[in-house]
Amino acid sequence: MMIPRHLKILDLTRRDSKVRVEYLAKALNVTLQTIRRDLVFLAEQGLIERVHGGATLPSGLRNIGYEQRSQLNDTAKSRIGDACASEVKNGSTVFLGIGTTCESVARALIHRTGLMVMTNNLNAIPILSAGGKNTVMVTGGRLRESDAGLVGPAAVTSLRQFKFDLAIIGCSALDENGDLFDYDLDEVMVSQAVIETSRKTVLVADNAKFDRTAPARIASLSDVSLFCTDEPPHQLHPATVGAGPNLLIAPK
Amino acid sequence: MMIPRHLKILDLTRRDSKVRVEYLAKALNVTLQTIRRDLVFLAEQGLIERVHGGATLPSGLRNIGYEQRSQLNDTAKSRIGDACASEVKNGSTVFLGIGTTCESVARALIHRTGLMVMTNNLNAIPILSAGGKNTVMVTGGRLRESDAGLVGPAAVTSLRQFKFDLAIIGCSALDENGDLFDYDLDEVMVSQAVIETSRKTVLVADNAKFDRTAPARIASLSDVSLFCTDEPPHQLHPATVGAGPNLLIAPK
DNA sequence: CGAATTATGTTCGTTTGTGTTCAAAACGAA
DNA sequence: TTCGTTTTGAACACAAACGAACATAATTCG
Repeated sequence: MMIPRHLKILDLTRRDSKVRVEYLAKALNVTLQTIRRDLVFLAEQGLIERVHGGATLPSGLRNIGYEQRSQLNDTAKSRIGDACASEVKNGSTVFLGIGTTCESVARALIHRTGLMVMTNNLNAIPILSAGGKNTVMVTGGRLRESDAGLVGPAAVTSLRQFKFDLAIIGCSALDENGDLFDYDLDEVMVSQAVIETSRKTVLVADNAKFDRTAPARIASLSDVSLFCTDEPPHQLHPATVGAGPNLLIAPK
Repeated sequence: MMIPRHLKILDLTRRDSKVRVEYLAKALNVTLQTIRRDLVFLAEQGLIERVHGGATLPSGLRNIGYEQRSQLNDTAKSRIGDACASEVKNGSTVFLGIGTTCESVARALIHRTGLMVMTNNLNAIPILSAGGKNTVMVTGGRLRESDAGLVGPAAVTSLRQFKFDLAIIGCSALDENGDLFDYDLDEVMVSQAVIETSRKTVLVADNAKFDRTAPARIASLSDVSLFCTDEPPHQLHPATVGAGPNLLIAPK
């Protein structure tokens, strides 16, 4: 049975990521044993994870819909989000992919109206629906808990039913030859299908992606129409940049 | 039947966010038992939420993943959830539909393993993924914000790619002839497709549904394999029950 | 008016929430 | 490892809250 104190415990846990039994007992003015019983209950519901001495946030999906402070403070990503959102025309049909950068774009679209946005990013859904003025579509697919993404063949099938005016996708890594990579083949197949079925594709990636590597190749920079990032990509071969897409550096 | 005292209770609750039975009894000069009856009534209308010792304002907008709150108090629904979950065999492929009763079933499945669960109920996703031991699939579809359901033709298309061992669906109303109804044609089409594409269908509905009506017909009780509810459905014509599905009354 | 229905009060056994104690388990440092 | 400390969960106890059943008062309606 959920009681108000449980909600307070959840709030405190979410605020601090980790709480101690003793702290909660004092804060809520009950005994240690009562807090323990509460934590057992909340852990059974999967709302927290029990650790010796207290509790932590559960790993993975459960933060869906929860505005994570980390990303809100990430000025690079929110700048990219704003810049990319300016490419989205009113009334258009847009696809939004997986990753925190795509979620920043979603945040920048909150006050727009008349958009039809399809996404396979469950984290983006509450953001997109916040304004209540856009139609939100969701792809099908297998849930990948690590990032609340929908991937796999079912995702590909469902998005092939559409043709997007604009697709906004991210990637895990970007090498100096202008190739885009991800960790998961299932996600790569989704991204490839999206590129195929969209009139225009925007890649959003902050410069941290320049240093990384990942195993599965999605596509080449030249397959996308616009590359939206926060810093000029010095790491890329100049020739690659020249032959590639238009470049949009998010203003500070 | 709403009476003036109910309005006063609502006012006091809204003023203080939380009220105690004892306080209300004194303030309104009636006995504790009367206040309890009032609170039961108001909670049934969704105007307040019952808590031990009193009542609170209903929790506001349901955040995906944070929704748990409201249903946990509803013992009827969690009993139905437990009973229905006992019908789910290990290793089977299950579909889970829209509605708070279906979410109760999800909650009862948390500790199961090896299931493949597909759902068009976004609220059910964080619950289903809590254990981390099951595969969660999501249908595509248009997001209906009122209940975080995915509906429409895209939802139908994506679930037709599967065949389920067991489908668990709810309904908004159930009339005395044993017909199931919903408010939204888009959702009805999904439910119909689910029934078609499942080896076995379980309808979950608490007895509050017996009194209601809704415009769009989903199917007849005889189209489902099992009807799982909390009280014997006296309102139904006995003949209907006899010809219909097996009945599972959730034990108290 | 009287009968039937509804609302409220009263009683009482049951359930629930919390506190307290204590032995076992987990942890951390030597 | 071993020792000492902290944390834990089970068991028990108690008070508050609950709901069912019945009784009584108020009201509706024929």
